[in-house]
Amino acid sequence: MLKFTLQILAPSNHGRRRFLSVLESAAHSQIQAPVSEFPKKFKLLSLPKCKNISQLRKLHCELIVNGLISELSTANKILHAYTLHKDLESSYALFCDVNVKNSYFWSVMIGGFARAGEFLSCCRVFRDYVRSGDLPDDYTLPVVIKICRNFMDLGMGRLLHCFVFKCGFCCNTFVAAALMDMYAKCKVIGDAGRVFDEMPERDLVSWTVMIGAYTECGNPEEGLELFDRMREGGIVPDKIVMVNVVNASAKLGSMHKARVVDEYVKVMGFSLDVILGTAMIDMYAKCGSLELAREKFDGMRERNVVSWSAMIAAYGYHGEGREALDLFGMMLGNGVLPNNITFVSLLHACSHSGLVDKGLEIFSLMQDKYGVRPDVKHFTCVVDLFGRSGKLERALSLIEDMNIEKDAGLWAALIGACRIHGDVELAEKAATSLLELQPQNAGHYILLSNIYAKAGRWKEVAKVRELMTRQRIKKIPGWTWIEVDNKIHKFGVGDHTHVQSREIYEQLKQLREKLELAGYVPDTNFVLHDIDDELKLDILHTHSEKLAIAFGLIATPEGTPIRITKNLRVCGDCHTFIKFVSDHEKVTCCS
DNA sequence: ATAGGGTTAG
Repeated sequence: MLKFTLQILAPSNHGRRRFLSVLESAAHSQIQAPVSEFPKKFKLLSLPKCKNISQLRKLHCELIVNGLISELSTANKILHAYTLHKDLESSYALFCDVNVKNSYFWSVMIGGFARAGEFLSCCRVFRDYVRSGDLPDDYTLPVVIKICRNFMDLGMGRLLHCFVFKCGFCCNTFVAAALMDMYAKCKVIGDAGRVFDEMPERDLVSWTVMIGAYTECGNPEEGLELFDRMREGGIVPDKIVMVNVVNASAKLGSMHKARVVDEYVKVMGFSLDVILGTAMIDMYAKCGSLELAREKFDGMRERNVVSWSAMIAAYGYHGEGREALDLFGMMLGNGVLPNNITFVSLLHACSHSGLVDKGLEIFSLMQDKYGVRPDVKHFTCVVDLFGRSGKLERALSLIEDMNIEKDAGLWAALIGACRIHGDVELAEKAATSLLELQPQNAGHYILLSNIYAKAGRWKEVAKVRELMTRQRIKKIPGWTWIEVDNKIHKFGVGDHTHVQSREIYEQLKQLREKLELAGYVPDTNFVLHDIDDELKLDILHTHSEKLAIAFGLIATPEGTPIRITKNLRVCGDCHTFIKFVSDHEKVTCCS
């Protein structure tokens, strides 16, 4: 890819024209694009005398009257000051007045628009800059690359990357960090890694971005390894890199890691500010401890909407809908205004605790009292709310009546409800829409197949399987993790790679015999393959979650809660199996 | 003189 675009950007006029036209179309296409929030980073004013905008205007006037504004360095300072005060109108007017601009001048203007979230204007100024005959420099490039990140515009990002190469800026840590971040947001971790590997020198920010990139792209383990490597290389962590490490641990779901990271933050003497504290709440909640999450929440000196929402979400996915609602009440009592995400978390909490009426109440309250326009995620929660409680028709009519774009998650929620309540016809309808949106997602086919299987519709099961084969859709391998003695043990289906494999299978066999006596009947409907029943049983009995649980029983003392983590949905048979194990063995908690 | 990294859902 890189080579290809490099050719386009070869030092020919064609390359340059192509580059400009892409920039131009990017600028135009961004008229419709959503303006996401830009980090607010306020630096000290470069003109210390001007504490506020009126002082600045006065100074600007004085300079004009005295004929001093034509001095480029003076104009630069005023321009910068205007952008810091977010008075882009004045800064742009001044910018246009200056005929001979230097690169600093362009940079300040481009950065000013970027900081204010005025991406269209930012792109246009950047385009004019390139057109003026100057090549983008190492100061403007990070700003523009960041715009590509915010718009997830990978094409434009790659083009800029080629520019970086061509102009020899790839050794600049600012440029490289912006590139890595852009690639990570666009989910191409390989390219982010390549930029990182090629850097001759890396600073704290380079490492931070790369750690965050791994987490963003679903590989938190690698991110945490990188953190260790960073420290081995003698780089001293700061709070921001710790936030990234906390996020990685959250995604990993490892309670041991969570505690180690928490301890490390304490040892380093980092105080919990709003962001680090909130990240901690999220980490503990996702690693399975609602109590520790709440402890962090209670211990925070300052909390904002995000902190409250994180704690509400935590109660939600632990099935504590009432607690989530109580906390929401407390949040309002503290004068904190909820945002759209707070409501997603609340609705989610209600649907997972069967609080249908409360959920609907929240859905109205959100719109009527807080003026939050429901987006597709809110609708998905309400569909789930109706769906789980068996109100499939209401779920469907809600979907039919909504006038915003429907996404895969929405249809998946409806199918999920159909699965619970065995509504094959509606499931088919929803599946048509779902597969149209995501024809390559194996999970959707499997869900549909399971619904057919549950209804005994074997012909249709075969049809789904055939469809998958024809389109070369492969099932994503399922994995289950379990943490024992601070070590993560990972199992796949029929896995024999574990050192205690022999004991695990022996334990599983005994367990199965015991549970079958207690009434457990294996349900081979959840095996998708077209094979004979005995083989089906073999596969079913060695599902990764069963192996992990068997190992958990062997490796932990009596009475220890067993906590397993999966990448895919638990199959129906394993669900039943786990319930039996809970009744007859130790407490099993599944996440 | 100007530039890069941080929190909640999905």
